[in-house]
Amino acid sequence: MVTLRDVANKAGVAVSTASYALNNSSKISLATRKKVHKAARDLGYQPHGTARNLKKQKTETIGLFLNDLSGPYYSEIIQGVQDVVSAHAYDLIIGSASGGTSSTAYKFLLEKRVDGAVILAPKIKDAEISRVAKASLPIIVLDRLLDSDYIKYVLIDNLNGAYQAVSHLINRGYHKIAYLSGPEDSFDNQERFKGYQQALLENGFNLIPQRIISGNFTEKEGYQVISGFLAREERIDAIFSANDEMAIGAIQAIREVNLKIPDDIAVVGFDDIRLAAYIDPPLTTIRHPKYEIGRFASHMVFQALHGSKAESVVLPTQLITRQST
Amino acid sequence: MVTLRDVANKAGVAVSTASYALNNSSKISLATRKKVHKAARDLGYQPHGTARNLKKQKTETIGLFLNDLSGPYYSEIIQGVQDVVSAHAYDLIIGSASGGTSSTAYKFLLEKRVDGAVILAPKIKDAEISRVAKASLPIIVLDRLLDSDYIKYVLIDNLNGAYQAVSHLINRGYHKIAYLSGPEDSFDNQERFKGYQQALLENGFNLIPQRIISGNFTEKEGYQVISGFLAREERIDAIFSANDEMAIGAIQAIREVNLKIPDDIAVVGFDDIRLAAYIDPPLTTIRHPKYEIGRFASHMVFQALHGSKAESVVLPTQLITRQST
DNA sequence: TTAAAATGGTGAAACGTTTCTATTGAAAAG
DNA sequence: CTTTTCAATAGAAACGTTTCACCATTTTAA
Repeated sequence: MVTLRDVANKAGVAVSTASYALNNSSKISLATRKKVHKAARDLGYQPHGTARNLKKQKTETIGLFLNDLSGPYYSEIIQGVQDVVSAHAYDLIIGSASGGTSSTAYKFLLEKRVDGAVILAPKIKDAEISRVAKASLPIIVLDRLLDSDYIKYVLIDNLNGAYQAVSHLINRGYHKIAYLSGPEDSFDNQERFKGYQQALLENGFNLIPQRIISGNFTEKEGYQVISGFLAREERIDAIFSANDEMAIGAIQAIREVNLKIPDDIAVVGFDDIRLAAYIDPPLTTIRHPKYEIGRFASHMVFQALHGSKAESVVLPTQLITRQST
Repeated sequence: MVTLRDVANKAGVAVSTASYALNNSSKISLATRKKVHKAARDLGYQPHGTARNLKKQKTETIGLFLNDLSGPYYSEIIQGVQDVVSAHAYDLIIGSASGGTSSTAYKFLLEKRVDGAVILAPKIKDAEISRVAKASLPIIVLDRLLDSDYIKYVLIDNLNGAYQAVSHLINRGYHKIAYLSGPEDSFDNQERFKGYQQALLENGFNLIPQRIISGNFTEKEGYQVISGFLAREERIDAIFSANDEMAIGAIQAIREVNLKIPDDIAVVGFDDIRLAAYIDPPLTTIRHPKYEIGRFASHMVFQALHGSKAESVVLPTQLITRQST
């Protein structure tokens, strides 16, 4: 490996001079600067990022840590983050947060291998995030309400979105509305459930426990639990699903028992993933500004990094009406 | 920041002893090991990853560098890579390769901030990959035919897949088959075109230049160029699209002019992305083992890292017949 | 008993940079 | 002419680890 020392030797200068020269410091005369650059080029010198990071005590890298790295849902958020990070001439790395304290996410945060982070990974505990966040490592969370000096959140208005969705169903004349739930411990799910509840109560309906169907945000689970539900339970005329994935599974289950959507059962989802517009029938859902979430979050990382206080923010949602209702 | 030195002081041992102790070396007695661990815990000590990486001259991190970080296409590959990397107790980071030599991908490779890499990013030139690959940084490419000591490829049998697709159309009685092309400089596209060509010729048809429609792998472009084509050109009865995204755009264009799929025009895509099964009509396409590609590639990285010769490999494709043909 | 080996620990160098402080020689000021 | 300033370069410390080479003890073997 060719190091700065080699370059310095070849150019016949001290290693400090070589360093300044390569960084184009005005302390070094143009002549020697040229000389050093030439030596570096000739030797194929490449600075060692790790060494520089150690000395400078920063990495100029922002981490985006996600629950799992697949999932179509994330694409747009990633794009938003990437655009802002690039604009600041920083690097973005995406890492997995599955695996708890042995995850890449956790390690990179702990070992200070990023200068800031955006986290969308319910698996990482609040306490752990609080522990690692500091002035030199600000963190923006996208999946929980956590706010301190070095931690801010960017959320969407889950409650209101769900409220819109269920109100929409009620306005269309659907009165027996089931809630297809995500995991109990999901913050998003909890808020969406509150919105469901609130819309029902404000319109004079009761919350009927049998109509709360628990799922886990996956299409497969959506299909299975709705299949089971339709076979067993009293009739319903609409389903509000806590996300689109499960809604898609639900639609399959409904069609399999020859019920018509939206005539027999209406379905509304949440997220407006790409698939929602393409399935049959196209899915009514709640859209949220994923790209903007990414932009906001990463902006806030840089704000914090530059010492100005960022404020947590909640972004609005929008009802997208399609043929499933 | 609390360093190893602080821990050593608190525990009343030398910093070297503290290091050995924390790494559970048997050189250190159990008693002092406990003592050091306790001190570390009390102080909230966290090892500094960058410092360790510098000293050990490795990062235990594998990079996966993609063209753009969105795109549903990548999900499964990512999953395959992640699984293998985790199994080796390494970390995976995903970075963007857009932006050429100022991209995260390029910087991380150059600055030796990963120990190995999987690259799916046509934007990075062959020469640049060759330049950075070395024994201590083996690279697997997924988008080109590049093979040297430290560079191997994992590809799918694009040519044969395309051949299958077009043969399938011919067998079903479609004889006027257009090719909806990707970018000219895409390796995948070139191979797929060869397969199209070969299938036509072997079945006694000519290659008709007017039927080669150039696109850029995006849905939007697929829609636009096929709309234009249908308005202008002689009739065709089938389209073989170089990927599913464009096929989906094409389907929209076809339906807009009230042609029936597959009766008037059949469509077959390539990739078998998730959407392919859900659109109307479901898309006949060529499936390739995306998860396996990821697994193979990352396995090969570790093989190389452990000093054994990995062999480049080409994985087979499979025709998935749906209602669009 | 004494030499050899094992045990537990320490000091210092090293990884490849950046950057603070010194040193030199020459130009500017008195 | 001196003295002061300045420009250009060099030296050395530092970032936080790991690990080599070494030094005491103590244990084991002869």
